[in-house]
Amino acid sequence: MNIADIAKIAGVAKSTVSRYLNGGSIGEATRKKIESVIKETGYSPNKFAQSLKAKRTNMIGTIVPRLDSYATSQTLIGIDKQLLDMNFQLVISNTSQSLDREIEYIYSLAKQKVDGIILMATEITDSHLEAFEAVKIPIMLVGQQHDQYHSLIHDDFEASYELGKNVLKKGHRKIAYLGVSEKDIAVGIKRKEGFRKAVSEQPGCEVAFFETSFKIEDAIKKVPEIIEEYHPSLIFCATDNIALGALKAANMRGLSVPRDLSITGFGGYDITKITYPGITTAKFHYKEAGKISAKNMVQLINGEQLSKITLSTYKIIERESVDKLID
Amino acid sequence: MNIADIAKIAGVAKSTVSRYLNGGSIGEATRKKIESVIKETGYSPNKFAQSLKAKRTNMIGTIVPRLDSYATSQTLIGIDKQLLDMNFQLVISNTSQSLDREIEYIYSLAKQKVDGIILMATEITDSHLEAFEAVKIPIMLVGQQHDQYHSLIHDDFEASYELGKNVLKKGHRKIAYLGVSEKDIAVGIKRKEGFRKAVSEQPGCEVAFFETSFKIEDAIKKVPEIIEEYHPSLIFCATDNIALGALKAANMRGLSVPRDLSITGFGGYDITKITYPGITTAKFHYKEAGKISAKNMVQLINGEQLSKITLSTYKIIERESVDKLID
DNA sequence: CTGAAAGCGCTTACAG
DNA sequence: CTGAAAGCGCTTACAG
Repeated sequence: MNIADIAKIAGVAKSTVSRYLNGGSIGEATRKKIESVIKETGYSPNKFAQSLKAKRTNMIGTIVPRLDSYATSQTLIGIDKQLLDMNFQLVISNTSQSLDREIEYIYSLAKQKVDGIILMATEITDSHLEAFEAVKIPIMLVGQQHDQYHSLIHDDFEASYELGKNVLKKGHRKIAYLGVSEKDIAVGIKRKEGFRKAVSEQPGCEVAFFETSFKIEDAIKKVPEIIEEYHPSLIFCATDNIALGALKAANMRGLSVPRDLSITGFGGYDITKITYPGITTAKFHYKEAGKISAKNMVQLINGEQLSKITLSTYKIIERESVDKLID
Repeated sequence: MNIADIAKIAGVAKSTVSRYLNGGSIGEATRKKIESVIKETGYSPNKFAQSLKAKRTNMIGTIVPRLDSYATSQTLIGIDKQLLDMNFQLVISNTSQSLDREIEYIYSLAKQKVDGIILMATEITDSHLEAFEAVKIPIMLVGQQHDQYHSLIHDDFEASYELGKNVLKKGHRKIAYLGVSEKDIAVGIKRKEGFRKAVSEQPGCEVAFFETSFKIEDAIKKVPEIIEEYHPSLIFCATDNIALGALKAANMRGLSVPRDLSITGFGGYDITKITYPGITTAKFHYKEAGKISAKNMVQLINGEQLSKITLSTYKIIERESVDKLID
C-alpha cells in the first residue's frame, strides 16, 4: 500500500495525496475523499522515501556517556518527552565513556541525517570541535559549555557556593573536599570553585582538597584515607555517588553519620533520600533540563534565535547527613 | 556526493559500485579503483535510499517501560553492545509505563521498518498479541514469557526458591513476603511461588503475604504496617527497590538491620552493596541477558532456529542484611 | 485547486 | 565480472 494506491483508489494524482499529507491546499471534496481512503486502508507513508526527498528526518540524536546513571536517565526522559510532543523522534547513542566513540557517533548520526545532535558532554576536545564543524547540523551541549556552541548547563558554581555556605553556617570548619578530575570543567572545576568561594568568605576555616573518580567503589577506598589523614568534620563530595561511597565507608568504620562525620552530596539523585541518613545535596533538575535542551534544539533547527547559554536551576536539599555544630 | 559521482570518478557503472559496497563479485582492478575513490571522497551511502530499496534497515527497536531503572539500563547496555558488534543499530522507545504507548510503539517501530522488536515486557495483553500478529516482524520478549513468542526470561522461580531456602536455613521462621501485583507474571507470581515452595519444604514455618508497588516510597509506607501487624523476623522483598524501602523504614523506626529485622531483596542492583548493611539478594545478569536477547533477535531475523525460551542465570548474593538465627 | 513528470540515491534482476 | 535500465515511495517545481 503506497501513495500511488491511495491516489488510484481516491481517483486523484499522487501529488495531490502528497499535498494532503503535507498540508498543502486542497479542495474540500478531494480532502474528504483522500481522508476516508487513508482511514480505510490504514495507509501510512514510507519514512525512508520521505526522508530521501525531504532531507529532514525529524530525528534528534542524543549522545550519552553512559546509560546507567541517574543524571543521564532523567535527562533522556525529559528530552524524549519533549521531543514526542514536538513530533520528533529521539535516537540515543551510548558511548560507554569512550571519547573516541563520542566523535564517531557525531559523524554517524549526521550520516543518518538526524536534524540535530544533543551531546551530554563531559569534555570538549579539538576532535569534538572538528566534528561539530564538519557535520554542519545544529549541536546542543548539555552539562558543559563552550563559547562557540549552544549549551545548557547546570549552575554548578552557584549551587556549590550555596551548599558550601550552608554547611559553614552549621559550624563546620574543618572540611575535606572530595572532587574529581579538572578535565571535567563543570564537575571538576566549577563545583570546586563555588565551594572555594564559600570558604574564602568564612574566616577560620580549614580545607583540604582530595580527588577521586566518579565511581562509588573508588570513593569507598579513598574516604578512609581522608579520615585518617585529615580528620574532617565534614566531607563535601562533588557528586552524590561519591557521597554514597563516603557514607558506606563511614558506616563500615563504625562511624555514625552525621554525629561522627557529616557528608554532603551533589546532584540530587533519588537514592540520596533513601539512604539512612538521607544525604544533604544540591539538586539539579535533570528532567527539566532535558526538556529545555530539546526545546532549544528544535528552535535551532527552525533557525530561530537562541542565546548561547541556558542555565538550569538547582535547589539545596537539607537532610540528615550534616550535623549542626553551632546554633 | 552520491553513488553516481563515485561511479563516474572511478569510471565504472553505478551498479558496480553498489556491488562493491554490498560484497558482490568484483574484479581485482575495479575493486581497487573504487576503494581508492571512496577513500578519497569520504563517500558513504545514503541510508534512506538503501533502506528504501533493500527493505532492511539493520535497526532493532527496543521498547522499555522506563529509562530510570537499573534492570532497564543494564539490559539496554547489553543489547546495545551486542548489536554494535553485529552491525545493527539500537532504537530505544520509552513508554513511561504506559501499556497503550507500548502498543503504539510496536506499530510505529514496524512502520519505521526496524528488522525486529525486543520488548521488555511487564504484561502481555491481547492488544500486544494483536500487534505482534499485525507487524509481521520478529518479536523477542525479555523478562516475561508467552507460548507463542520467543522470550528471554530470568529464572524467577528457581532464584526465589533458592533464596527462600537460604534464609530458612539461617533459622527464620516467621517471614513476611512483600510482593507486587500478580498481573506481572515474573515478579508478581513466579517469585512468590518459588518462595512458597521453599517454605512448604520447611516445617514449622509461618508466612504472611503482603503487596505493594514497585515504588520505593510505597514500600517505605507499607513496611511499618507489616512490622506492627505481623512482627516478622525477616521481610522477603520481591525487588531490590522494595528492600531499599524496607531498610529505610526500619532505620527510621530505629530498628537495626539485621539485628532487629532481616531483609532480602531481588534483582541484584548495584546499590544493594552500597547500603549499610549490604542487602542479601538474588542477582540477575541483566547486561548478559541483554546481549543474549540481541543475539537471539539477529538469529530470528536471519531465519535461524531458536528455542522459544532462553533462561538467563542468577546468583544468590549473601550480604549483611540477614541475621543468622541458628547454626 | 490539481496533475504529469522528474528526481532523491540506492539496489536488483537481466543481459552480455 | 560489468553495465543499462527499471523501480523503491515519496516530494516538488512547473503548468494549467
